[in-house]
Order: sequence, then C-alpha cells, then structure tokens
Amino acid sequence: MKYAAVYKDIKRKILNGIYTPWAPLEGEEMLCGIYGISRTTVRKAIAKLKQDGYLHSQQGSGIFVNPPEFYEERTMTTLSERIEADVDLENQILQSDLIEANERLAAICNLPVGSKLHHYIRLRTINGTPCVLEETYMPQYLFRNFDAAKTPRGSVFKYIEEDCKYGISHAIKNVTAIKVEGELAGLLQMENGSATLQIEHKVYLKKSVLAQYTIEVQTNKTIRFIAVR
Amino acid sequence: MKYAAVYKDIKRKILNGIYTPWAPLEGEEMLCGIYGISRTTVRKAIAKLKQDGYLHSQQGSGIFVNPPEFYEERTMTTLSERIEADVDLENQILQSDLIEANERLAAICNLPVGSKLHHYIRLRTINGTPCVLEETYMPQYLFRNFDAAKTPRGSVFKYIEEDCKYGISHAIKNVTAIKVEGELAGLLQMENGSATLQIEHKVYLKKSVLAQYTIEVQTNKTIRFIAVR
DNA sequence: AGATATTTGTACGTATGTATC
DNA sequence: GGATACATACGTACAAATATC
Repeated sequence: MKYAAVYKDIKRKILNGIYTPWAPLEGEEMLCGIYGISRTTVRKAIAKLKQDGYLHSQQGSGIFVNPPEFYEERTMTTLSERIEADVDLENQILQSDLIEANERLAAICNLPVGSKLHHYIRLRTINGTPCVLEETYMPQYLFRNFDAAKTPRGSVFKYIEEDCKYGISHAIKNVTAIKVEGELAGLLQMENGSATLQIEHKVYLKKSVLAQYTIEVQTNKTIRFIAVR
Repeated sequence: MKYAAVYKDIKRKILNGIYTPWAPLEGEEMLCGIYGISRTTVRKAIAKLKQDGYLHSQQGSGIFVNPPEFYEERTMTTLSERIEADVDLENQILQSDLIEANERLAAICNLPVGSKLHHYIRLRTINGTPCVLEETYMPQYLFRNFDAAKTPRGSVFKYIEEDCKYGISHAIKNVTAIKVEGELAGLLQMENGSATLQIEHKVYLKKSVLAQYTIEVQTNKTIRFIAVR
C-alpha cells in the first residue's frame, strides 16, 4: 500500500519535528515527485493525515502542519489508550475469577443470565502512585484461554485484535462524575468524598457482540478532547 | 458538488429509516447508475459518510448502514451541540458585562492583561428544570456588536461561523469532575456536594486566536462517546 | 473443498473548477 | 489579471477479500 507508506513517512516527519507546526508542506505535485506516486495517491495519504489531525489544508493556499494538541488528544478517553508504551506503569491484580452473569451484566453483555464471564479487578500505578482502578468483564466463550495475570499492559484494542484475532467494530464510553468514598478512596489514595471521573467502556465486535466491559475510576479528574473543523 | 448531494441523499435515507441499521447499501456500481456519477465520486460520498459514522464497509462484502448510536454520539460534549433545535430550551441571562482580563483570562485568551472581554452567565432550562449553567468570555475586538441578550440558542459554532463569518479552526474541551456546592447547587437544583461534570470549552479561529471561552456545569452527570474502528 | 463471480480497495492518468497569492 | 495550489470529477485497470455455486 503506497499511500500507507507516504502517510507513515509524513507522520514521522511531523512527530520528529522535521515539519514544524503551522509550516506549509510541499505541494501535492512536489510530493508526487518525491515519493514517485500519482497525485491521487498523494491526496489519499494527505486525506488520512487530515482525518487524524496531523494536517489541514486550504484550497488555493497549501497544506499545513498542525500543532501537537490537534493529534495528541482526540477520542482517547481511557488511560490504557493514552499511555500505550509507558514502561513505568505497573499492574496489580486485586481479584480474578470466573463468575456467572447477573441480570445487569447479562443485559450489558447481550447474554443469558448465568453465562460465564471472566472477571478481574486491577489497580494500575505509575511510580507507586495509583492512577486507575479498573474492573473488567469478558465473556468466557470468546476468550477460552484467558489469563488475568497475562492481561494486556497497553491498549485493550491491540490485545483483542492482534492476540485474539477478533475484528473490533466499535467502542462506547460513558464518562460519569462520581464521588470516591470508603475503600475506593483508600485504594486510589484520594481524599474521601472527592469528585473524579468514572469511565465505562464497552468494546464490541461485529454487530452487537460485546467483547469487553470495563469500569475504570481515574485519579485524574480531567480528560481532554479536541474537535477539528 | 455532486458528491455532497449524494452524501446528503444517503444521509437522509438513513435518518428517515429508508435504510435500516446493519442493512447493506446498494453496491458502488449500482449507486453510480442511480445517481448518474462516476465510481470515484460515489466513493468520495461513501468515504465521508463512513467518516461521520453513518456507514461502514468491508472489502469483498459490501457497504452497511450503522445504527444511530454510531452517528449520534461522537464528539458532542457540550449541551448546546447536542440539542441543536430543541425548542423547549430556555435561556436566562443572570449577568452580562464587559470586563478587563485578569492574569488567568489573559493567558487563556492569548491577550494582554486588561484586554476587554464580553462576559455573561447564562442558566439554561428545559421545561423549567435547570440543565446547564454556563459562563462565557469572548474578546471584544472580535465581536464589536455583541449583545448577550441575542446570544445563540443553539450551537456556538453556528453563531461564530454563520453570523460572524469567522472560520473556526478547532475547539478544545476539558471535561472535569467537580462537586457542586453552595449557590451553584441552588441554581442547578442539585444536592449540595454531589458530583457532576464541568466542561471547559475553548473555540479557536485560525492559528491560536481564541474566539470564545466557556465553562459550563451540567446537571447531567454523564456524557457518552463512541469510537468506531 | 475449490473454482468463480462479486464487491470493495488501491493506483494511475487527465481535465476542469475554484480559492488564494 | 495571471500564476499557483488544492478540490472535484471522470475513466480505467488490477488487487484483495468475501460470497456463492
């Protein structure tokens, strides 16, 4: 895929600072020459880079590099998505078992009551400081060889797609303001009764098959989004 | 623009239920015939519909209609964006004045300390029930004829783009969990000390010119997002 | 199970329109 | 007004994934 290679190369140049924010890119015709491809293919790469927030363009004027905030903060709500390769992140499994779905879980998972679900509670810390407490449910019939101890350190999407070879259709996230109290406050080392964000995270395979349901409570009280016109 | 017309027509058919969720669309070749356009142009319309969450496609299989949650809940964080044409929404201006930027506001607005800013506080209610309290700042030099009483009922973007003819570059939103207390709790008719969401909303014109800064507190404790692969 | 047809994805080339400089 | 640069649109060919027989 030629356009993918061009996408990757231009993205690299932006991330490495070879192209600086607001600076104009070479024109389309010039890029054709540089990469030895047709204008259609150049435009396809540019379109994807615009979609992902790396570039914007203006007819008659040129193609311009976006500053980092345009591509760094998009729909990355959960911590796992944001860190990706953060090596200092530590996982501590507080609980891990196989449960039977009650009414509420069965409804969420689109499964009959009593269906078997993997279940685990995990505390994630950075340099010893708690940042997220998450509780996850995954249908057993989809993940036969599941082992909570080998739970993914980074993105959930990668685990499901690359390790399990499932195709993800979409994910729905509900962000709610809650008060942390009692045991929860202790685990997260937060002041009892303080407000923070709870993120409910449902990952779906094709149609409405739920692959994972996670509720995570962050110590971080704010998340950021950017909407580009 | 032919592709825009096709985009609009297919979108209409989805919203009106002529195409139902998960149903396959006519093939690309067929669509060429229906609209009397080339495959390139059909694909461009489809690409935009996919980008906006109305469709998805699979190579070798077909193009499929997404269910409503795919396009209804995307990056619409603020209430104004979500309601659009809700006629029952009422605005009550609690305060309206012209102020001089202090250090904090000057930094946010990228303006010198003491710059004049329009400022107003607005309570929005639906059927008498409070739903949002918002405080807004807008640089006077960009909006000379501003009148808080004629403040936009719907989307802020529409007001700035259509009424003021400014081109919006991007918007950054910070979603924070807070506790509502004292006067704020009273205005929003919420229990004192309960947790809810505060959304900070910065709208930028080209480069880093800030056009509007809004802080809104919702009575609604949850917002929803969807991420499509 | 395997060959074939169908359908979307990638890529090239060309021409013209339109906004900006 | 002219030159430049991105946007739209048409047509063609082949590749890759999927569906079907």
